[in-house]
Amino acid sequence: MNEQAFFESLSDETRRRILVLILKHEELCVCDLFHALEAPQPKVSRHLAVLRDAGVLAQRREGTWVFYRLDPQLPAWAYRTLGLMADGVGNGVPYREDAGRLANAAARQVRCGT
Amino acid sequence: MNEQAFFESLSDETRRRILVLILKHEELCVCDLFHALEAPQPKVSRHLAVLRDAGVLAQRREGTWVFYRLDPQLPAWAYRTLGLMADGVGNGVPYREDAGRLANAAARQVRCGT
DNA sequence: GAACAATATTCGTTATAACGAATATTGTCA
DNA sequence: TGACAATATTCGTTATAACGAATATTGTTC
Repeated sequence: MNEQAFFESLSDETRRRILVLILKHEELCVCDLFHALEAPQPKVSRHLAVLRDAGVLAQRREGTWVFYRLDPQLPAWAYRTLGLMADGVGNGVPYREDAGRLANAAARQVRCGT
Repeated sequence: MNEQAFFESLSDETRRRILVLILKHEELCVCDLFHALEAPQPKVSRHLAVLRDAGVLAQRREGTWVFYRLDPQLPAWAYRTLGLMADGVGNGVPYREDAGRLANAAARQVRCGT
């Protein structure tokens, strides 16, 4: 993880929204994320690539699904920074709504194309 | 302080260098900073303006000098984020050198145009 | 008010980053 | 292999942000 790329990662709201959700849920697939954010899939995919290239997220394939989680090699100070960020912004707009939509989809056992 | 502006503040290395120095020294004037960073004065001044407009720094005039410090209204989570950032990056390049030049100038009781 | 010191701003340019739209890739299963 | 689902990438465009160079502003002192 490179310092510059790490802070650039945090400078975009879409990426912060993704990170807040992943911090709460350990691991999420692309479709979880773009439904929760109500954002176009390519947009989310591009931002996930930025986070991956920055060394913030790691990915894991499972069939056609790709799951993203925090990169386990993330330095402790960076990990704690993400936690503070999530605490600081997570109760505001649009983070709360994102969490709500994600929980809602999970409760309805809905995945991806539904 | 606005969330978006806060994270944008951290996405530029020059601004992180400024913040790391101010976190250690409470309050510094523009000339302390641009000498420590070995950067052009207008460049530092512009970045200070960004940090001020973001609500991260506050300024205080004293004659022709302007001192910058952390904005006392900074939320606790943002303040702690700055601390983590400083801990995380402060021992690397070029932050260490900045601190050295600043300490050196202080030891020689040098101010501004010297 | 003139000269000077410290800081701030403007201007023109250049680099980067985000976007929507379209398309490509990868994997599964019949 | 063909159809389909999930994800990724490319392309062209637009907006923003950083820069150096030059200049303006503000405050002090004589």
